[in-house]
Amino acid sequence: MLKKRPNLAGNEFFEKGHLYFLPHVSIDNVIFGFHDNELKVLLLEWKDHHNWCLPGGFIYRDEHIEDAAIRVLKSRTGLDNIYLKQFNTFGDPVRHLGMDTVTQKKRSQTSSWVLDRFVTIGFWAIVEFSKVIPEPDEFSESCRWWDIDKVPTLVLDHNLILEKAVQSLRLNLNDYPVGKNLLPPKFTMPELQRVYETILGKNLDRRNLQKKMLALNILERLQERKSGGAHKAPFLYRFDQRKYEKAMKQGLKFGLH
Amino acid sequence: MLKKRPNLAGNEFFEKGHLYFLPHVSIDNVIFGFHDNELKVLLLEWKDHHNWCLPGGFIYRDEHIEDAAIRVLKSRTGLDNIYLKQFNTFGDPVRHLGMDTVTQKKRSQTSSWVLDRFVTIGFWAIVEFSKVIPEPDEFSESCRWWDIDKVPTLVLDHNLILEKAVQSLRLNLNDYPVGKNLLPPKFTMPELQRVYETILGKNLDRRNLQKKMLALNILERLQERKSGGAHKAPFLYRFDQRKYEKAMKQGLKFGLH
DNA sequence: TTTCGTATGTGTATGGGGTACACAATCAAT
DNA sequence: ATTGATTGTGTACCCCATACACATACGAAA
Repeated sequence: MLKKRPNLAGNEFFEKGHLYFLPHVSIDNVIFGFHDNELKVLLLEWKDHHNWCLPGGFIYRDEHIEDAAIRVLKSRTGLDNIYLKQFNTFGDPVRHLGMDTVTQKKRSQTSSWVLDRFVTIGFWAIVEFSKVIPEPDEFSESCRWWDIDKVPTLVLDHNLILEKAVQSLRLNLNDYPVGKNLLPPKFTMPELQRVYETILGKNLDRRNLQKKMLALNILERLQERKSGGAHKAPFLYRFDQRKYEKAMKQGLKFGLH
Repeated sequence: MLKKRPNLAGNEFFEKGHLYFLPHVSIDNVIFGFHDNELKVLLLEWKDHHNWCLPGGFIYRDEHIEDAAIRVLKSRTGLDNIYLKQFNTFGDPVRHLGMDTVTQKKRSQTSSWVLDRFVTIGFWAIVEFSKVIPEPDEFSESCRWWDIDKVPTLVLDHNLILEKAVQSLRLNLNDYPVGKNLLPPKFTMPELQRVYETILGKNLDRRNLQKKMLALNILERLQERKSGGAHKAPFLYRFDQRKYEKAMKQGLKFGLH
């Protein structure tokens, strides 16, 4: 009897993968992080040192698609138990026309299952930058963060997927405290403001944002921040887990546009 | 050379369908309508006179998934050019465990591509009830509207899909004038109110809703309504196409909760 | 030590919109 | 003509979103 989830390497993957993975369906994850006052996204570099792509993967034949997305996320970042949201499925039959010439040529010469048409299910995740250990997969040269506004041209339709992920993230801003996932446990109000400003792509009023956040009653203020910045030291805050969970159950609203 | 999109009937569909359709991926449409002051959903009855399901279908190998959804919608309702929204993809590997015993038995005895695991992409549409001519497909006995709150147990995970569709519809209420698609061209304010109340599952204040709708400046009031009801005749309204398009470009907000 | 530049910490005033609410008018049925 | 149920309409209140200014703290440079 066949093993359900073997570790397939190299040619075996191309030749036998379809026996273990669902053909024609894939996962792509848009993994957001925040560092140095910039919103980042985790990208993989192909071994040709030329192409970049979103971290993605395939679905085992007995695996839930959400579990596949979690597995891909964990294998690239080391993290699980993360806020992961399915936001759109991409089904253009000519998605692969975005491929580079070499790959297209290979596609026409071979018959591996991975070169056939794929519908891909897009997920986005928001993770704490400092906890991530970027890990390339077997087919990648490297794995690293990119500033969201400096992302290069990606393979296939991955730039479109990224764009849609940002739109979806924006729509979800008001239902979910993204700062809780994107920032370290202790953070300052200016940092929290920068998170929202980057995601929304606009400037917000310091005083009003702080008023709104404190009114949610899920933050706890700590002592002063140490000598880091070159200016007045801002307070540190952290999410109060109990108040946070209580508020989430009642469905809190951030009311940011 | 193979024809790209032949009309496959009966056994041919089961035996050769995978040559023309993408295996493992399907479409399911949740089609909403409004009639007799009730929100309705269009369902299909299997030939066993026993099971009901959502109208769905498969994706041609060279077809965009959104086009497949439009095709399925048109073949069940006769309508195209309709507001259709992809809302979620369902990928539980044991989705089919919701199948009735007969089908499960058949599944284990045969090897048709349609009995393998499917990931299904869910769309919802809002259509004008009176324009729809419900049309069963080859495998169905009948096709008719059901009150949203009287829907029976459906096959597979279709009750879950329906539930998620309603949730998604609610979230989209504030970005889209659903009344425009669900109601006939001329409608009364109480009817419009009933649309929102049914979708949101709660009562709304007559005066405030009217105030909000008129403030959007996309409605035009006509003369009185004729002797239909047993009470004071309400005014008729219709959407002003020019004002409507102009407002939509600016992204109007309904602000209903 | 002093000065300067820059970012942080804080409160108020205003306006718009959401919400609650009551009474007069109309139509059909009796 | 009366009754019952539904529609048409305006006002008052309150909360929240927004705009806005000055004092304070820290590092850097003189």
